[in-house]
Order: sequence, then C-alpha cells, then structure tokens
Amino acid sequence: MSTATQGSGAMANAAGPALHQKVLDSLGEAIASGELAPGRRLTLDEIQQKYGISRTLARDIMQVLESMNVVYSRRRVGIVVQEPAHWNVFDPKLVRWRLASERRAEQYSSLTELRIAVEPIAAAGAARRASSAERSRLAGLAAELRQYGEAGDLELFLAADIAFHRLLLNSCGNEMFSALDSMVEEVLTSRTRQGLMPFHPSPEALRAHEEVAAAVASGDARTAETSMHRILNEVRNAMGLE
Amino acid sequence: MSTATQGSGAMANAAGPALHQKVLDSLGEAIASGELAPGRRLTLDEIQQKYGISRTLARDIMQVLESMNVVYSRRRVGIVVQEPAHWNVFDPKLVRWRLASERRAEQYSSLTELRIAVEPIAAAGAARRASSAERSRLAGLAAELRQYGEAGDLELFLAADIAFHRLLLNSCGNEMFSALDSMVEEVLTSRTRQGLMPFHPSPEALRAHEEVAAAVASGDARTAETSMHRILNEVRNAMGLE
DNA sequence: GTGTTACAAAAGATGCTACCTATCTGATCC
DNA sequence: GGATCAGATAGGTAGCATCTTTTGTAACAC
Repeated sequence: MSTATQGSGAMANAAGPALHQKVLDSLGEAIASGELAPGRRLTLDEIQQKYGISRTLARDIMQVLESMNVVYSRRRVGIVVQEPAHWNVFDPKLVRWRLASERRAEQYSSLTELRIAVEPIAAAGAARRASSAERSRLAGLAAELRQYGEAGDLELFLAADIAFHRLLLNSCGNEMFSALDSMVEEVLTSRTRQGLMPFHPSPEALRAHEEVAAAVASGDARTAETSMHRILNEVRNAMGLE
Repeated sequence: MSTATQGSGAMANAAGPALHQKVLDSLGEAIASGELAPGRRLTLDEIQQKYGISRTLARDIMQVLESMNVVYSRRRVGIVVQEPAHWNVFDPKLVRWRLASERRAEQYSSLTELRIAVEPIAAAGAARRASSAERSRLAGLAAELRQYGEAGDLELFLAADIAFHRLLLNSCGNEMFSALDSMVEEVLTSRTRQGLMPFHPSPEALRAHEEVAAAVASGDARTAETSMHRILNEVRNAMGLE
C-alpha cells in the first residue's frame, strides 16, 4: 500500500520546472491586489487543492510569503494575510506584484518619492567613489541622452536614461542604493511605455544630466547632488507631488 | 521497512517550534559574514547532515534564502551562494545578519547614508500628509528629547529619539519609507549602545528636532526637509562620510 | 440560572521519511 | 573534437506523526 499510489505524481509533473514560481506569483498578485485582503485566512489544504499542488510545494511557497512578512501562520489557525504595513515592500517580487495590480499608481508614487530621496545622494556618492571607467561611461551616456533626445528617438533615449541612472546607483559605493536599480528601471520604462507620466526630454533635463556627469567626473559631490536634484524636481512636478 | 524508522523523528522534535528560524539564521549569518563565500556550493544533503534536519526543512530554508537572492540553486549543481551584488539587502533578516557579522561597519555606513537620503524627504512628506494626532505627538517627542537630553539621561533620550524618527517615517505617507523604521531604530540603538558613534545630544541637534516638529505641525514641507537635513548633517560629519 | 474554570477534542501547522522525475555536468567513447 | 551516457542533485509527490492552539462542553461554584 505504501508504494501503490506513487505513480500519480508523475502526471502532474509535466508542467515544467517553474511551477513554484507560477503559484507564488499568482498568490502574491492576489494578495498585492487586495483580492486576498489582510486578515483573510487560508489553509495549506486550500492552497493545495486550488492549485493542484502537493503539500510540500504549498508549504515552500507559504514559507517564502511568510519570509516577506506578507502572511503569517499559526498552528490551529492557518495562514493569515498580514496588514500591508508589515510587508517587506522593498522585496522586488512584491514591487512587481504591486505594479501588476490595479493599485500600481500608489506603488509608482512611492517609488518616485524614493528616487527623489536617494538619487541625489547617490550622485554625490558617485562623485566621491566612482571608478574612472564609471565616470567616463557616465559622461558618454549623458552625451547619448542629448543625441537621442534631440533626435526624438524615445526608445533609444529610454535605454540610455535607464543605463545612466543604473550606472549611477551602481557606482555610488552603497550596495543598498545599488539594489534599487531594477526598481528605477521599472519606473522609467513604465512612464515611457504606459504613458502614465508623459515625458518629452526637456532641454533642462538634458543639461542637468550632463551636469551630473560632469560633476561626478570632476569629483564635485555637492554639484552632482544639486544637479541630480534638479532632474528629479521635474519628475516631482510632473507627478504633482509638490 | 517503510514505517519502521518513523519513531526517530519525534526525538529531534523536542527542540521547539523555532527550529526553522534557528537554522535559517545560522546559515544566513554564515553567508553574510563571508564564512560561506560567494560561489561556494552546498547541497541539501550537506545542510541536512550539518544541522541534523530533514530534507523538507532544508528545502524550506533554502527556498527562503533563494527568495532573498542570497543563493541560487540548479539541478545537478546544488545550491550556490550568490554575489553580494544580487542580494536583497533591504530584507530585514539580511540586515540583521550583516549587523551581526564582522562587517557590520559597512552595513552601518550604508544605512546611515540611506537615512541621510530618506529622512529629509520623509519629513517633507509628513509636513504634507501627517494626521493632526501625529503632528502633535511629534512635537511632544521633540520636547521630551530636550528634557532628557539636557538632563543627560541617555537611555530615555534614545527611546524618545527612536520614537521621533519612527513616527516621522510612519506618518509621511510613503509605505516604503515606513518599512525602514526598524532599520533606523537599529542604527540609533547601536550608536548609543556599542559606542560605535559616540553621541552627546548637541544644542543644535535638539533645536533641529524641534524645528522639524514645528515645521511638520505647521505644514511647512520645505523647512521640515532642511531642518531634518541639518540633523543628519551632524550624523554625516560624525561618521566622516563627507 | 448564570458565569467560570477544567478538561477533551479537533484543526491545522510543523516536522519527518521515502519515493520518483527532470535536468545538468562531466567523463567516456568514437 | 564532438556525441553519448551515467550519475548527481534539485524539484516535486505522498503520507504519517506530533505539537500547539482554539473551541466546545461539562462540571462546578455562586
């Protein structure tokens, strides 16, 4: 009897290796969107049956959600969706889920405010600590930005803009700032793609990027910071945060 | 034979419910400290035997570490420690592990730079969006700071300082800033306790806290931001970041 | 009759063993 | 040097035992 029913497992296995990922994303999005509201109770059995997965897998997935403080689990009670205030909102998975939900506007505005806070300090850090290769690459990207911006090629402009901001975050010598690079990319991409924040590169923005690059190149932290601040002030105004 | 060895499980079970946590922390600290260097390969079997745990538990724990981008796992290869550049350095668990390691100084300096970036913007946000209860409580905390600071009671001063900065982050209306509150608490606590950054509340700092509270109370975002900046400038100087 | 404590039962996570499968890697063979 | 094959190892499945917490109920006191 102990080995008679083993065969059934093989069938469900056909779904490929990313089963874990799929269920985790599905559950994560349901929570991020509010479909599974805070306080809502789940059980492992429920998850197992809903997604047709094994208990082990359901446990693994819940373990990950618990480690993100998105749910907590207690014996006899089950698995409970946490209040959003407890979530690890810096986890890239959670950011992704929130951006995929109806509430994406809130996530964008939080991320933008975070950029406003972090990027000027990152620019100052880069001016102090970037390698010479990074400094010159930054200047090259600023030149590209002008070129594509004036030519009106939004696609190439976006690519250069992403590269510029990523490089800055990665060369400022603070690994926490560096970890924000993919989120900044997400914001920049979406404001071009989804038109949530229409963007025509203004002469001021182009000039400010060049000033940041120049200040970083010459090691002038204060100017780098204020110039970056100028870039983000436009963003701030465009989003109506002020 | 299939059920003969079931009894052995019960014995190992006596260790309490937090077995998971214990092994996770142990492994996390080993990685954060560099004892398990990037590129180092592990296997589930290894983990199982080293900690005397079951495969299920070992898998759960690795799943969590993988979700933090601290390791990645591939079939036939095993579980590989990631480069620090990929880590989710905003995960509170990871911050805790890094603060527990020999490299805690790096973590403190990253966190301090993050504070310098975020808190002024948070102060501005609070001036715009805090509730009236929050505004008045902030003013009360500023008064407490002066009282305990002048009385020389470092312990009570620390408690009020933590409460002040936490409240500010929690009332600024940005849930990402809010999520940083426990990390700020950690930094404030340690600079008092471990004397890593000796701190005697200066008259300027006391005054700046009051100015932030007053600016938030009156809804003056710009003043709140610059006053908070002044608080952090002292921190910056004290840490020799400039 | 009402409230309070004590105990029993059940629900559900926590942990374990055992198995099979898919996939990658490295060695072997031509 | 390229194809083939064997083995190692995570990914996935099943089922069982245990421990904790809740809840329901019974007994008892007031």
